[in-house]
Amino acid sequence: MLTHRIAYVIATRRVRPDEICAVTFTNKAAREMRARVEQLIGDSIRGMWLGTFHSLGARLLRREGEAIGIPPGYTIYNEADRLSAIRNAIRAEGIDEKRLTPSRAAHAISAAKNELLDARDFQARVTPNTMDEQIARIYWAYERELDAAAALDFDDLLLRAVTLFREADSVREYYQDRFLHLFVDEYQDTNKAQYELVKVLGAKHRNVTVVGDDDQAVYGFRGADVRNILSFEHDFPDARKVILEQNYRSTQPILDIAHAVIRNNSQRAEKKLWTEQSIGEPVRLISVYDEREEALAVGSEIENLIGREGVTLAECAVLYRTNAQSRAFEEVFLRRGIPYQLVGGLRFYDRKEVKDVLAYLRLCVNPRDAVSFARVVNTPRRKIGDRSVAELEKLARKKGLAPLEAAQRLDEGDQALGPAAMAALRSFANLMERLSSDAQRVPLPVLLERVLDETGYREMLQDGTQEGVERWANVLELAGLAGEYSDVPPPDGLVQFLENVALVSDVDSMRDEVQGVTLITLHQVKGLEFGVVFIAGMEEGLLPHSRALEEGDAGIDEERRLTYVGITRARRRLYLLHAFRRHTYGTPQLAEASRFLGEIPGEMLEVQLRPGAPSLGDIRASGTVRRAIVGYATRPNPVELAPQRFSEGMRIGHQRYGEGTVLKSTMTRGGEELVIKFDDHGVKIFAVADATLWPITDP
DNA sequence: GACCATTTATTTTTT
DNA sequence: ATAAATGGTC
Repeated sequence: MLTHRIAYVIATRRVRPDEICAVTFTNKAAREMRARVEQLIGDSIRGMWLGTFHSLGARLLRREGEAIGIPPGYTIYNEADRLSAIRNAIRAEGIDEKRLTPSRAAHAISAAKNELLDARDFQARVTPNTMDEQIARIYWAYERELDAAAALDFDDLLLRAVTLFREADSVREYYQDRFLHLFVDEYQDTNKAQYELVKVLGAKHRNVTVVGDDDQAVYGFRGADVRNILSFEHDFPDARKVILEQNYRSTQPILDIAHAVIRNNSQRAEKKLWTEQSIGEPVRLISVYDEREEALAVGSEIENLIGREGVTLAECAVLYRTNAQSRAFEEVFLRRGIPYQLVGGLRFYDRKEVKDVLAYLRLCVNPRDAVSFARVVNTPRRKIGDRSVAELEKLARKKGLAPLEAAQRLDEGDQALGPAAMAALRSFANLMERLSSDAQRVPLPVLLERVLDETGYREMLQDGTQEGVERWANVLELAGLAGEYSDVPPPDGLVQFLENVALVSDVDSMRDEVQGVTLITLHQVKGLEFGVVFIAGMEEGLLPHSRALEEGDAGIDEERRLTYVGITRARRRLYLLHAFRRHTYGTPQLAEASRFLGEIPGEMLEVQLRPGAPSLGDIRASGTVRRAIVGYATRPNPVELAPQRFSEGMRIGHQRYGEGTVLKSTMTRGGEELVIKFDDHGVKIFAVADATLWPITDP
């Protein structure tokens, strides 16, 4: 949609690509848009600003940041770096880390930044004697940490871009003049900072096109606000609004299910999608025993589809609410030999060895980067222990220097450090100085090679162990990625590489050509589509997630939109799954079917019973889906179940936990399951078949 | 300062 | 279940 409009303005209105700025939700979407526009107009669109809000912000600040005191070599702190800087800030303020965890402070600060509140604004709004007061102190201290390290976090890439436009008139006017046309995709998920950027950039020429769907707003937790759609109509009153209800992706049965769910949301612009593909496979509901069986069911269904209908692996995707759910699928798919592609989860860039090497590279560009310094100062071991590092950091703080700078300028007066520690630090500082100057002169791959050799990192990894081999392989993979920057002259190649690394998302690194089932979260799947979609874990507490349930109706509505996003990813076939039992934190829990399943009229779903699957009686017993299966009550083959031996309120004994009371008894395909409250050991769940339990008859 | 055993938090979702 | 953080010992 946006793609065609961009191609249109270039082709017919003779707008040059460098007069256009287009914002997509992921870098992957940007890549695809670039390719499609170039194909449509048959020409390169070099010079066009195209990327995510964050990558465009980074680019802008790299170029123009000096106007507001941001050095061009600034480092982008990722999630982990930010946490570590916040931890330092909390310690510096003498606040108890147990009472106010770094992640909680990080969340509050991030929320503030997305609302365009800097430390001063935040402090001004704090109510005295609340947790916010401490957060305000941490916010200040954290900003000092970032400033000292010449670093920006993700939110700063937006916030500081807004600040830049506010404070540097000439910069603002240049970009306002330059961009004749502005395009924004997935507009419903913009936050205040992003909205402000759109508003400022579009203020002059007022050619702003945004595309969004209020039913697909699923990023409220990171400050996105659907009301930006309304603000847009307010700030650009001359805007023309086009509502699209025709859908070119899914079949009618799938769209009907989507509508059946989303219509339960309040506060939405009513629209009903339709398609010319009125005929389609029915949507299936699969009930399984636990997450393992869920994965097995998906696996065998995929194998069936491949065998019977010639479906390819790459056409299939498994969607879930939390990353932890991918585990069961990975285990089963590995064993059954089903190739898959996991999006997210344990990221490549989160591996220890990759982070270490990147930290060295980051230090070469920005010697003030304190997080990177702490990471590698003693890796490999250089006899610089925690004590010495702490002393050095103290010293650096006193002198107003970054730790590495302080290490470079150690003198005789710095008595707190022993002679051995001092020598070790000096030698490390010299090493980094040599590498930094190399960074200015040699291409990135050569620099990386020198880093690995001269720091002793290669030697450390190649220790002959299997683990060492795997880690080294990851380093080589990183080197391969760095190789793509060999033609960019130093030090720009290094800077671009690091920026890219900081801003790639998990979706960005998806490979379309990989033949495998895609495992992906419901959030990440936005904007993608697949022929066959499985939505796993449709259970209360998971989808909707228990944390969202705590937030009340607004939380549930967002979970419903998430479900809607999942459903509408499917082109031809859709499967909804729920389990009776699921492990959370390693402990088994009984699960109830999601309320969203109950919102779907029974005749729209085909209940698929697999051999050994729980009977209809079980599905009914779970309550919520009762409506969903009405039309299929006469289906054959209910499984014979053993009689229930325990009932609610019964007293029982257990050899390890003593006596307790039965809170709930459920029959599942695996037999009878009990929720028991023990007198001395809290609530536990047992399968009657596995545990030694006996009824107690009260005297 | 290294190494082990024990405890603790972690799971919402992400650029 | 599992990884990270903590604490104690050598």
